Amino acid sequence: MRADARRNRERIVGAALGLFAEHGSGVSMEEIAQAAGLGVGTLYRHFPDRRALVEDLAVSTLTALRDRLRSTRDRPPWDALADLVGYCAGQPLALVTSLTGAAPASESRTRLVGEVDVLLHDLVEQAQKQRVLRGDLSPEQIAGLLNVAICRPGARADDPLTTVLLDGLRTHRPGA
Amino acid sequence: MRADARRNRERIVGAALGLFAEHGSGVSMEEIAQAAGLGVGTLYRHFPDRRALVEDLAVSTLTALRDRLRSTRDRPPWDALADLVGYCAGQPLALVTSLTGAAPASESRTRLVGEVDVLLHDLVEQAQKQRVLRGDLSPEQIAGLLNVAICRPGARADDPLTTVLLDGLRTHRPGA
Amino acid sequence: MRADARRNRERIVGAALGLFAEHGSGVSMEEIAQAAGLGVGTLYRHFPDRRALVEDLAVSTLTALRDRLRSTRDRPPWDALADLVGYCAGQPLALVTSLTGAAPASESRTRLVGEVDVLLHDLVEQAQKQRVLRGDLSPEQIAGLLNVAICRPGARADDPLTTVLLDGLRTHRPGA
Amino acid sequence: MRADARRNRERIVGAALGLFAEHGSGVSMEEIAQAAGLGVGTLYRHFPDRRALVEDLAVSTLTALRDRLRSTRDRPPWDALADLVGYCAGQPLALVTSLTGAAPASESRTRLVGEVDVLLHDLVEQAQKQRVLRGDLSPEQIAGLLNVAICRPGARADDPLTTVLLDGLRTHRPGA
DNA sequence: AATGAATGAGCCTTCATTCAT
DNA sequence: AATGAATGAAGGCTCATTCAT
Repeated sequence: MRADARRNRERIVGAALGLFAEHGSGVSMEEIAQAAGLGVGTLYRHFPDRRALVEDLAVSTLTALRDRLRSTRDRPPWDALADLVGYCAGQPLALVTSLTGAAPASESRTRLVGEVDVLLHDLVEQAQKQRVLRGDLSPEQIAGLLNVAICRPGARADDPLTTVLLDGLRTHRPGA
Repeated sequence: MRADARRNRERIVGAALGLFAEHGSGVSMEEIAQAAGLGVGTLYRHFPDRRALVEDLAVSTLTALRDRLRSTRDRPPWDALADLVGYCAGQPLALVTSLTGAAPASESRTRLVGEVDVLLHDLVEQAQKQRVLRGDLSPEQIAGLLNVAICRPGARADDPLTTVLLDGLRTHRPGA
Repeated sequence: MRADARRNRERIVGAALGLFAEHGSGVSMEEIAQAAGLGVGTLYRHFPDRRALVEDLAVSTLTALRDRLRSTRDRPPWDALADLVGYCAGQPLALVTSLTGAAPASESRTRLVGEVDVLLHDLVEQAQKQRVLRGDLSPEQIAGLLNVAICRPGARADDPLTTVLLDGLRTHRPGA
Repeated sequence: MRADARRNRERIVGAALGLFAEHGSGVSMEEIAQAAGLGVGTLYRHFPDRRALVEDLAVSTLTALRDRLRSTRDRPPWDALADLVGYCAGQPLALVTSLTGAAPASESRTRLVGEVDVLLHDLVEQAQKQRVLRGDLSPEQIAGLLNVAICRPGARADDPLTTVLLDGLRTHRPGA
């Protein structure tokens, strides 16, 4: 039954992602369980409380983001940046931040946020050194800006914001 | 007594704006009333229910936005666009959209949204005709994009997103 | 409406006392509210949560007990002791201790318990000095014993335990 | 396998006794199973539901009490009474009564209660005939009183209540 | 008209019990 | 036969809304 349990856990996560993305953070535990085809009790067996579920979604999302950042570390910085922006826009769980709100982060989440910060910071620094990323914004500002893009609910990969953001971030030669 | 009533109504709206901006959409009616220095009963005398209050905030915000758009109709399109982006980023109530969510809009709101759409559409068309706004995006895409920027909670006028968005929207000459 | 609110509060306390005494500590908030002829919301307006209600019952009971002890301070110690035992057996709320269980006590409750302890201690000491109370038990033991009698649910003033307890506590002359 | 089953059953009963004594009647079936080193399923194989488990504890306790009473039937009544009081105070499961509450008793329990009642009644009658037990209380009152002492949770053999009760029950010669 | 107490539907969570493995 | 995952009824609590004063 280990296999069943794992499938159920995944169904719950999937249902939660979908419902949160579609209807916002107000979705009830009952609705999530129902969407996963399970009873509430099962949901609570997998996640001790609502916060634990949200934390789990946040941690999964941040882990995937960190891994994506790591996987492009050796590519030209602009390519890595473009990949990142596209990747984020494609995430249905851009809303993680909006879900967790001001709640205290778990240790895992805190660590992941730190790792992502470092990776982003390095990426930005390299891109600016190579003059492909505009230099009048601090790494922190750009990171925050990317974060905004990441957290925007309903973002899609083919979103015009992707293009506009990238064009806005790219170094503008004099006269352009 | 009319004056008193008006003052109370304004206090409520102000309190609601402030609390929603600071603590998100989860603020309770009781909290809003208290922040306005009134009892809940008085709040309900002015707004039949929560949706009515939120609608009112939305309508006020949209009205101000429409008026801003109207007021820059005769200026060069790029200036008008820059003004618009800056204005929206400066609005503490960018969150109106997040408050109303998927709820059906009132007649007033529907009308206002339509008016804003037309004004935006015209502005975009003019800017593209003058080649100051990139032309590979449809007016609708740009409107949506602006809407995203408009609705982002916590936006401020000095936000780097403002600059980046504007640079991203501006026409890019060949070689830039 | 202050008067109504007070009456309601009293109704709640009365209903809670009755139900706890009759059906034990498992009674639900809904049942208490219903027995008081009120909705749950009203119960929660008066007591922020279950623990607060139980604490209130405990504090009332302890206050009454302390006042009773104070009121007999100037009477002969054996009379005071007999009054105390009879009083406790007559209390429907002997169950306070069983309700509060191991939960952390409020400041008021802690203070009251301390006051009652001191009063009991003095009473016992005087009674032993006058040789009307058996001396082979420490004041603490006797206090604990009285506490047991106090906390026994369902005790009544005409309970045989009252007589037996008093006779057991009284000094036994040699040969008796 | 019969041996295994018996051991498991005993483990469950032991765990339940310990947990109920230590943490009160609120202990969950899961906790009991875990303390017994078993899964809930196994617990439910031995006891169809919670009430059955509690009933079993009650029946065991009452059986032991009845056997104790039987075993002292031929000793002097006061000795038998003293033994009884001491025995009850030493029982960690004095709480059986608090566990069963007002729930309807099983046939076994009803029968046992009857047997204990008869034994107690006889004992009291003999002791009163011999003038070692105060005669101003009916057998029923004394039985009830003992029951109170029996059912008090947390009682210990060296409890001062034991001494006081016994002294209170003993016949008081004139002048004592 | 203003107030805030009362109401109750609905959410989160627990736990006795059932059932698939 | 043992296990522990799944279930769902029930309890504590919140908050939008109504209503008596």
